[in-house]
Amino acid sequence: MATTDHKPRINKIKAIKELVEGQECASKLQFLLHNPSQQHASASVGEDLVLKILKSFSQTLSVLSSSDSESFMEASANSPDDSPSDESSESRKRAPPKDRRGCYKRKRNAQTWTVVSPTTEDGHAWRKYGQKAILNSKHPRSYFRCTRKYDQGCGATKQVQRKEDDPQMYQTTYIGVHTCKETGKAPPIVPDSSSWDWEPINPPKQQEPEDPAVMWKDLAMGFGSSDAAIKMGDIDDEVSCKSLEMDSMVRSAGFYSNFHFDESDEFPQGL
DNA sequence: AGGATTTGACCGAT
DNA sequence: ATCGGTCAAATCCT
Repeated sequence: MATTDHKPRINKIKAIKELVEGQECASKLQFLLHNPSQQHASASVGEDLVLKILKSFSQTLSVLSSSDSESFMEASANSPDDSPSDESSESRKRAPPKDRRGCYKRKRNAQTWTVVSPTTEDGHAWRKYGQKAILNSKHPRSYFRCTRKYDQGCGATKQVQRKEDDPQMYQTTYIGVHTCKETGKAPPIVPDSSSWDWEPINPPKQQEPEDPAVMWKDLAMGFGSSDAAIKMGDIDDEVSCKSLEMDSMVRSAGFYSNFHFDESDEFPQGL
């Protein structure tokens, strides 16, 4: 279980690399937006940049949290997989319950971080597996897992809920890191420019999205600005994270993030 | 037909 | 007992 000493350093380098890439993409995007004449010709380029930026966030978070996530990955790798008593149901009523005691575990110590954004899109492929009404919340919470959970044992999940005070915004809590590889099938769910939309889980049909250019610009500026802020801790307890509180917000057109990690991993202070 | 979503039940934590 | 997270059958969608 002991992790090597140099691993945090390697992760730090990787994280910085990811952030630099994201920053470069943001700069390109900004340039694109400052040159409207090129903008129409390169709409897909802009989308691509946005995707890259989002992925940069995701990858960075994965890298930063990977060094103390082995146990989590192991836990998620051996899925419950109860033996399927495959009987075609004879009625619409729920079949007699199987004994599901101990059939799943909660990821109490998984890394979590929260992102608030007008879109739930993040470049990963997710599969919805549940929705719950939450006490004192007007909006239900939706539960997603990585589509490669069984494919590659990826244990990443996320929870999406509309913001109470701003229903246009979605608060997405990511739990666990992606251990899957994105290569090959099931590409990210970002559509081409003709069908780009910023819509949520249950999108109202044909709602006109905001001008993507404005949002890209905001995103680019938010990413590029040095006061981008990340807050880390653990969602499960009130233990404030000892490692780091980069308590600035990526605040641009409502984009901001609130990242939660637990204190078990050393976080580079110099980022 | 096969994959994705919906939704009520089950289960662990508090 | 209650709440929130997950499971899995039923249903929907492509």
